[in-house]
Amino acid sequence: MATTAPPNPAPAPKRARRGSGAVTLHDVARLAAVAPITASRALNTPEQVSPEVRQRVTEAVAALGYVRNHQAGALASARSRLVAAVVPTLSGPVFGPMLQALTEALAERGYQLMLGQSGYVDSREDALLDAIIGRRPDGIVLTGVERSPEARRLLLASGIPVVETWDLTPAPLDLLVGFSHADVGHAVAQFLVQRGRRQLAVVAGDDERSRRRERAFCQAAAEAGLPAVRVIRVPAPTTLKRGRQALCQLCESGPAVEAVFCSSDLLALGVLTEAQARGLAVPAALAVVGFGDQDFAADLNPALSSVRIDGQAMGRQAAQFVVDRAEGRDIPERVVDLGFSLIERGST
Amino acid sequence: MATTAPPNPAPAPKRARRGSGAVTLHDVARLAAVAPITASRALNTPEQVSPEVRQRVTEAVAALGYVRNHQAGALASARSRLVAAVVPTLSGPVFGPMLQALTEALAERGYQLMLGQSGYVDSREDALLDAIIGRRPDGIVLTGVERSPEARRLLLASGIPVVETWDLTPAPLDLLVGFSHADVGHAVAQFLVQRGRRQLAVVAGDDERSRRRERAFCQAAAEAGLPAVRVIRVPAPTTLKRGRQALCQLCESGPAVEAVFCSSDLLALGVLTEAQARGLAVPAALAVVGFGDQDFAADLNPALSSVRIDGQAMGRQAAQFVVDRAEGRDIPERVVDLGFSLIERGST
DNA sequence: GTGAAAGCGCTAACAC
DNA sequence: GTGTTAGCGCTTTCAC
Repeated sequence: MATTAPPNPAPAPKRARRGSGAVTLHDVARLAAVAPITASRALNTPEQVSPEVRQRVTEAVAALGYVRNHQAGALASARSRLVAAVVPTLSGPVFGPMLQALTEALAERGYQLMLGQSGYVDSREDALLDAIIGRRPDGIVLTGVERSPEARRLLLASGIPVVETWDLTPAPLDLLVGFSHADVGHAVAQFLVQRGRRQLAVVAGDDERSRRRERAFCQAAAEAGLPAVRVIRVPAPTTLKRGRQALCQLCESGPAVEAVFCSSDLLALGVLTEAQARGLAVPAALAVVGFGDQDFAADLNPALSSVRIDGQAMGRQAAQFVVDRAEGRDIPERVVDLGFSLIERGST
Repeated sequence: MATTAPPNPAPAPKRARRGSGAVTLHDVARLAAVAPITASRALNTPEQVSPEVRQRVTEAVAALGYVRNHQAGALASARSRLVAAVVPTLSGPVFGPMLQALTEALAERGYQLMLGQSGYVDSREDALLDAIIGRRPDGIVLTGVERSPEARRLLLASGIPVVETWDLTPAPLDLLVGFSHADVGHAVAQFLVQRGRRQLAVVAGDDERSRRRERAFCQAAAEAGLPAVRVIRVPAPTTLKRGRQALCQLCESGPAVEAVFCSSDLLALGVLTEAQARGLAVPAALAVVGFGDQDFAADLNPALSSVRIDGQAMGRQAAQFVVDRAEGRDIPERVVDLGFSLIERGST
């Protein structure tokens, strides 16, 4: 067979092959002796395929060690089964529970999370959104409701379902799950007033949502006829140290402060720590309320009163929204107010 | 020209179109009056294209509001610019700083993070890995070095660069950045011995890495001729409450404990809190050492001694590894030991 | 520096 | 239930 040049050589490929050399669905189909599309159906919609074929395909997959290529599937079907989430930051405890629940709820339904961090700067969010939309996720989960005009334009033009979280607004981009920060501020102020505290203070992060809680808190205090609330703004991230420093500042000026509302439990722990270091009795002389109800709040000594936000429920609801949209289900209620609860403990 | 039926009508499409209707690179190319491949080059490798063409393409992109489709690009080029990371859990403070730095370092280089949570169960990791590999990321960042045989097989067969983190091993799958948990346990024990403590205890999470620190700690204590270390294992996640409970248990049995090494700062804060509640003087009667050096450790009262791990450096190094591999650069050192530092503060 | 052709690996649409 | 065909939107290869 090697004496002369073969008369009909296999036509030489005109160009080099490109493939990664990996096992493809075509290989599986060939081994199972079916058409590629049938192999595809056997994997994606097994009920559309006869049991024998299903079996043969399953065996071929195992024999070849085939792992599906979702990228190719996504391109062909225009469904990536990827969902993007954007949070300000991952260091810090705030968004962990939401992301955890979101990731899990998505994974259960066959979706994967893509994560981005916007920092607390608009321009970063815009660039990130561009990178994200370029990947054609089936949904985008965003933190907060404040967007640059450019971001709104990009999101709307993309046609991708968007879920805003951690806040409420009368004009959501699309879907929304959150709670009212103004109501939180109001509720905490009223609570402290009812407990007879008059010299109130706020230690707040400098992000928009903290400021909304702070403003509502001050307003409610004013409506109750209290002296002006003293406000200390601390830069992100809010830490124990900033809490200690804030209480120092409060102690050095004006009449003795009787209650502090902190925009995170870590800040509150700082206030508690500094109070202890100064021999200031909590709650007798000073009441402290945190925000977030981190798992450590309940077991501090004294236990910390805090505003509980159900981050996990927020994550699950966001996942539900996105998946419902991606799978074409009707969504009657596009806004979910998760509310909050003020948990009273030893620190008040 | 419009008097009769055109002799050569555009051939009617034989089937319905599928496209999403979105603007594609072809549209951009047409508007810029160049071939699609030229438009592609103008966006990806602008230096390969004349300034005029670059300009026309840029204008066309802006005019049409074009957003590139990375999925299609990934399929054609076999480079997704997606990197997967798998952590046990997102709730809890441990992996935040690493993920934050990883995400940022990747974003700077044009890569996007895909996130998965394995829980602390092997089978979940296997399923997750399958979902991840199906998305063809350019790299996979994993937590720890213990994998099921199935996971190893999948990863190796995929040919995707893998970075293991948060640990060391003589037999990494591929790339590795971490530190020695045994060395940590050893160092903390020695430190306490030198401070004259003899009745030692460990409060450890029940994950593999905590147990390795614990074992080395016990061994070092034994070598120093100390009485047996009392060990309390707590289930994940490690919380303040578990720390309080652990100290209660320790106080109820045996001789008075003189030093506790906790496998997280939150556990240590629990021990500190319970000690305070019981009137146990820290550090006079009881020394406490944490792990992780969360940002609150330094500002507690007393300040908490802890083992500092540079999670951000770990994230940056992992990003560097993955990107170097994805871009075909040579990697001379495939293992990076980041070490740790034992930070002495008021609690010891 | 620019372009034509040929896929990447998969699935929607339409037949049978 | 199964197969044929024709792409999804991009980039590789090769040619000028």
